[in-house]
Amino acid sequence: MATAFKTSASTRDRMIEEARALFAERGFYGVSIAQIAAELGLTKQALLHHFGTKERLYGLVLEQIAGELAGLKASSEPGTDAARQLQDWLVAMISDTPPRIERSRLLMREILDNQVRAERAGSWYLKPFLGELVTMLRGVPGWSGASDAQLRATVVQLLGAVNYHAVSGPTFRGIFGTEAAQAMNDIFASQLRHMVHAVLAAGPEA
Amino acid sequence: MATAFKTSASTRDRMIEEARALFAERGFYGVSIAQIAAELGLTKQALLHHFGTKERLYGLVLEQIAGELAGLKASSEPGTDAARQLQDWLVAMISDTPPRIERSRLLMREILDNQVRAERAGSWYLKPFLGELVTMLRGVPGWSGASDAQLRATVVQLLGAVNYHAVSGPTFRGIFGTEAAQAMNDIFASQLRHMVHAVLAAGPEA
DNA sequence: GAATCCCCTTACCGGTTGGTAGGGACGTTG
DNA sequence: CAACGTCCCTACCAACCGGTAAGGGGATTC
Repeated sequence: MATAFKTSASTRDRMIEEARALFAERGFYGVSIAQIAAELGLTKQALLHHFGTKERLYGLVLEQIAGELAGLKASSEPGTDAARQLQDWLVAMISDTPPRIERSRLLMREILDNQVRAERAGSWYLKPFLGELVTMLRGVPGWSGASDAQLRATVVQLLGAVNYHAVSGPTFRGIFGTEAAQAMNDIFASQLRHMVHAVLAAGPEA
Repeated sequence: MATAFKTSASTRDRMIEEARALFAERGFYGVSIAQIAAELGLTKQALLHHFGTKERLYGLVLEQIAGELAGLKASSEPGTDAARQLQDWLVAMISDTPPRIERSRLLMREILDNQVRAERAGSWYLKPFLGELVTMLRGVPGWSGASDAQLRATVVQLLGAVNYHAVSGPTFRGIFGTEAAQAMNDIFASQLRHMVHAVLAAGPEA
């Protein structure tokens, strides 16, 4: 039939998409499955039919995000040097598109919350990602001699610089106004690239 | 009486203290007033007696934190140059003591959540703080010519680098183990100082 | 055309939420 | 000793939470 192309995202996919947006906005405890379903014109039992529990739905959103993070690395051209690759990777994490902002916000929330419900072990989704960042940083000229602790601390600081922006966006818009926030938004990526370069070029502490 | 010195923090103060710890750990929606009260061996009605609503209690915690942030600036010696003052201020935000970690975590949560319940306007607590950081950055040699957007973007990036650590601490402990997390903790402050120096010395993007 | 499966519904469950009503123990003040 | 304010309690409320049970409509399969 004619639906072969349009394929109009399955209900299940739309549920995950909506859940991702709402979890990012209000957090796991701040959203009820009934609200997610209502946003799609359905009842919460439709959600439970597909995912069984709220936790499982949340886990699938997290899985999707972990997959995206892994995919980001491949987007960097293989010929470039380690410093440039790392720079590209970090900058690729941000951007204005809603799914990416949601990703940063959800990641921040997961990091904040997962100690509470650590049994779900959502944090392990991040482990390979962090490991690769550390490995890549070690390959940057001047950083090969740094300790693991130094490399990890630096990676954390860089991730913070990258993700804080997406998280604080709405607050800054409220404080400085829409147009000022937009101006900051426009130059954020290039300023971030500049900053990462400065940090990498300086090397670890002596 | 003999209680003049000990003064054993009033119930009200202990409530705010406990609320601060729990809100930082689990977020506004993740904690019930009954849980806060139970932690002190009281019932939730004791809390409601003192604060009326959960929101008001949360607001008082936020107020306390805003006061601390304002006080941090004064701790820097007045004789030093702008770059050093900014460095000192940012480094002063972190540290291992529980109240400071709570502060970073709570601030991050507030930034994440306040778009949802913006009417409470908790974000405005941050406005003077951010304004002062921007002003101070403009005073750093090489940065006087930067645009407002550049200054703000850089401040956001630096704040992210500072606060992400406190937020991600427990998750990293889970991933890398206690001793590795401790090692990272031990060098974090000096590595952060080094990083801030590198960013300030590089100046804004041309 | 009967059976089956998929998707989603209404109805309901026990438990928890923030908040209200009212009272009792205690110290202070007249 | 009576009145009062402070502080905290038990009892209760409607609303909402995540999840279970059971069934109906519609397409597919035999």
